[in-house]
Amino acid sequence: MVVSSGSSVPTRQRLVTAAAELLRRQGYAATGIKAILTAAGAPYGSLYHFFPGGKAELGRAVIEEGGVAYRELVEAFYRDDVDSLDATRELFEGGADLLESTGFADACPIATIAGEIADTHEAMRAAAAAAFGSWTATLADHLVAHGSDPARADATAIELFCLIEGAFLHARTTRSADAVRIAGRRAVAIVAEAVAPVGSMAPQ
Amino acid sequence: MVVSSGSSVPTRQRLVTAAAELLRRQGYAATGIKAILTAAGAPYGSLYHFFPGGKAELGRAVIEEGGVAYRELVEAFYRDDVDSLDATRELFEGGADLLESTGFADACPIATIAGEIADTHEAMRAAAAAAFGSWTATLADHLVAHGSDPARADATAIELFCLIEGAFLHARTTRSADAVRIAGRRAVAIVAEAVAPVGSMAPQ
DNA sequence: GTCTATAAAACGATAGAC
DNA sequence: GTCTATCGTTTTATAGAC
Repeated sequence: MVVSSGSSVPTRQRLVTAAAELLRRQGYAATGIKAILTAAGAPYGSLYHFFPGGKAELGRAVIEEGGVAYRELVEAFYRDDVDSLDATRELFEGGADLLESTGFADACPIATIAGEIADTHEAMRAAAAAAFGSWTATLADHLVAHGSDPARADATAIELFCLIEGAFLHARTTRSADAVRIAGRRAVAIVAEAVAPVGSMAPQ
Repeated sequence: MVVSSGSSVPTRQRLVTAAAELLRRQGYAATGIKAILTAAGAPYGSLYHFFPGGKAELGRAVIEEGGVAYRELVEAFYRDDVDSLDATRELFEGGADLLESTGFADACPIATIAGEIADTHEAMRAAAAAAFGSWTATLADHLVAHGSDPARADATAIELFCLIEGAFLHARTTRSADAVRIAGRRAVAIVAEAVAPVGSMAPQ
């Protein structure tokens, strides 16, 4: 697939966009540079002009850009004027819908890469860890602003991360979004517990 | 690393064991056949004798064997004479300990592979889906035997799957088992809710 | 900044002797 | 069932013209 070749999109951005799409589906090792260049409509030499570090540097840029995009997505769902439970419900339902509408290809932009390179590519691993941390911190900030105890907000954000990432893996593997919807219902209950006035529900 | 070369372990088994260890750490595409053969102490031709389908057939055997091993692990934790809450606590704590003691390398035996090949290798994807299904079915059976409503047991098993797989990804990426322990506490609460007598806790 | 040609190595897979 | 030599392809990366 060609990404905006011939348009006014800068070459560097076309490379990152094309790489992101291929990497999230096939993983890092299985995606060849030539496939990325073809998809981006860029010549071979341009890659090493913008990314002297080669494939690993491009992979890191993909992780960083995906990290920012998903943090902004979390911010868009958990706006200050939106109810935390509604935001949670819509986040998971949106993920389930996206999976189904893309043939179970598009889920988390960096999870597939992160799992693959966690033990072998330190720079990319660190970039993925920073991305994950920005998502959970953004969510935790929202929960605190909506009445959650800070420590509990941190744990709640981690729990929602685990639920949605685990559900994404289950859904892509089984080709069914059921797990995302089940996880979503649980996530709503967890958020309800976190933002409820202290003592209104039994602690675990 | 050489896996039992020279011992009485059959060549086919040495190939699967060596491949499993490499694949769970590096992923499918990043692991070369030569590396597997070296680790197994097996010659090049033996692979195609036992696995005429080549790398993909070996990968599928790794997924199937890992699936059986983890199902047996779930059965070992959730024995009939063990309290469901204790089993859940120990399952997650065991996972956290294993991650820390292996330098955050060993977690789920097939998650890394599954995420990588879900959209590109149908036979391996189906094998991974079957493995996941056997784990959640085993857990759900235990919960029903301990008083859970069957439909709720199915959902609870999926929720625990999502929590632990998401936590494994978070832990391997951040090099901290915190998420596994946070997910574990939540899992205990979820199981407590599932096996509690109906009406004893507020429904979500 | 763009593009091509090519290097050097690694890849999966096969053939065929033993 | 074991082992090696090798095929053909693909890989990442570089050199150098434009």
